[in-house]
Amino acid sequence: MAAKTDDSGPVIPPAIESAWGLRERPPKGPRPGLSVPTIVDAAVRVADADGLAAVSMSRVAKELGAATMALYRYVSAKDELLMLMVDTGYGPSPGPPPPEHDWRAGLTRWAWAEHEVLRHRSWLLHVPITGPPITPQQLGWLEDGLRCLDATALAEGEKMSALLLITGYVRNEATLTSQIAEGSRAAGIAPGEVMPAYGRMVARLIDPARFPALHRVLTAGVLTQDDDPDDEFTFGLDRILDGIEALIHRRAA
Amino acid sequence: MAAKTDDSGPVIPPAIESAWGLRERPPKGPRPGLSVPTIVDAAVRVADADGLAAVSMSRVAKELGAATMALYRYVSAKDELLMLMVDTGYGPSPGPPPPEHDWRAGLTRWAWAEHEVLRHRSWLLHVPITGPPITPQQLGWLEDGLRCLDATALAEGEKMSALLLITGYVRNEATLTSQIAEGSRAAGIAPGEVMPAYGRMVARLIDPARFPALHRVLTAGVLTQDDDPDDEFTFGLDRILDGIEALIHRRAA
DNA sequence: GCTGTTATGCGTAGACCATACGCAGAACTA
DNA sequence: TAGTTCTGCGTATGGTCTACGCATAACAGC
Repeated sequence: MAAKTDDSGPVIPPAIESAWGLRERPPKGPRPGLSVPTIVDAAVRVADADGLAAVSMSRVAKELGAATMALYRYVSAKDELLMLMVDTGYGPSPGPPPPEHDWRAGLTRWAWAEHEVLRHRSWLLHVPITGPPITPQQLGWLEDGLRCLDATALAEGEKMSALLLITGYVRNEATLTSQIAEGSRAAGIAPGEVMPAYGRMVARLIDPARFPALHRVLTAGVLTQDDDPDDEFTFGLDRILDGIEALIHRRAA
Repeated sequence: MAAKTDDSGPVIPPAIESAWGLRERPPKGPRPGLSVPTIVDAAVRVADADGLAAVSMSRVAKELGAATMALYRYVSAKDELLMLMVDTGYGPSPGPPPPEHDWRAGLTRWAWAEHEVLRHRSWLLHVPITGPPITPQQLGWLEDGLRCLDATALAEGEKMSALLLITGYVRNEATLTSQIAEGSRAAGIAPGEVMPAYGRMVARLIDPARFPALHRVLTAGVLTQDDDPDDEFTFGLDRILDGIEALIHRRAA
């Protein structure tokens, strides 16, 4: 029940203060040899090169020519580093939608932009998410997504839900795609062979009497053929946008 | 280029053979004191009680009164144990849709069933997925989902894509909900206070000029009010089903 | 310029973790 | 009964994160 004199509103965790650049350096003491952005950049470099599993405090420190424990002067725990990595890993949002775009074109662009980021930074998918977006870049993405829906008659809460739906879809699709890529690397087979091999394995395991619908899918050759992943992505995205469109029409009526 | 004499089709990894009960015990040697299902059950018990992070090989062994290394006679690596945990953690699928259900009611039931499982076994969300579903229970869920779409005119590949869309959504929604729950436990605040606190924090961080759309969402009180999570779930699910419905109508025409 | 304060770099060490390896002994076959 | 094979599990290795404490560098005030 200590009467803490905190008139500054809700407490902001140090990790988030770091991300927003709100931490001012105390004037005393030796000059820091490192900085939070330097450390985060090094960690991102490691993740880009060798995946998220390679990001250990010692590895990042080695990347910087510093000692492991030196990092803890800048970052209170590894989780904090991960959070900052996500922020810089996503990078700046694609910007507000061009004026000639309607909401659908805008959100399509928005979704593809995230898709693109996740495609060549798949380690972002492996960082355990610990809460709603709060870092600057992430809120930037959110802002740009909301702007796409500015002209619609959706309620504010519905806009948020719609965006949540889309990001969730993009992340999910990216997760599946990157799993196939990682699986092919692990098994040492060509990326185009992963799904066919999967299909053959399922075919061997299931009893057609117990799994008739699944059997039908297999005999239709759905898993055997090697689809363009971009088509798959477009398909799901269009379904979701169709669903949102139906709601927008209803609200506009 | 070794001429491996393997006429049994694709190689099935040991983990999957375990899951399908295809591993026959050799007749020699001492009788095993443990079994794969016993170990998996113990691991699930630990995860239910203390979360996935508590599932270490030594902890599971302790649960069974066995030595750590004893487990490795039944499971080749921890990843294999995790895979088997997911299979039994999901449990049996909800079964084929009742005859009076159309595709939409069937899939709604299907989605809620998964939602229910993930709600009280949120550790399932933290198990890193390593590939497409291949274990018996998971294929059972897939089968039941496909059956809901039996009577529609969708192509087999479209049925799969539709189900993927729905599971992805369910998992995503469950992830967000469980994050809020974990966040409230970690921060020691009431679950209903998490989103309002988040909203206040965002409000403090963002500049309304730089984030106008987001600012509008905040002033609309979207994050402040404490929604029923089930309503949120229903909203997204209905959007996705609307999107699938649009496609079904197009295919039926 | 000197002194006190404060922050930095980082070495050490502790508490975990997964798992490779090898050995004693049990249960079967011949 | 001898040989084979598999089980249980002790030991050890190399990895993880991070709490703690010490020497030192840089500033503030006198």
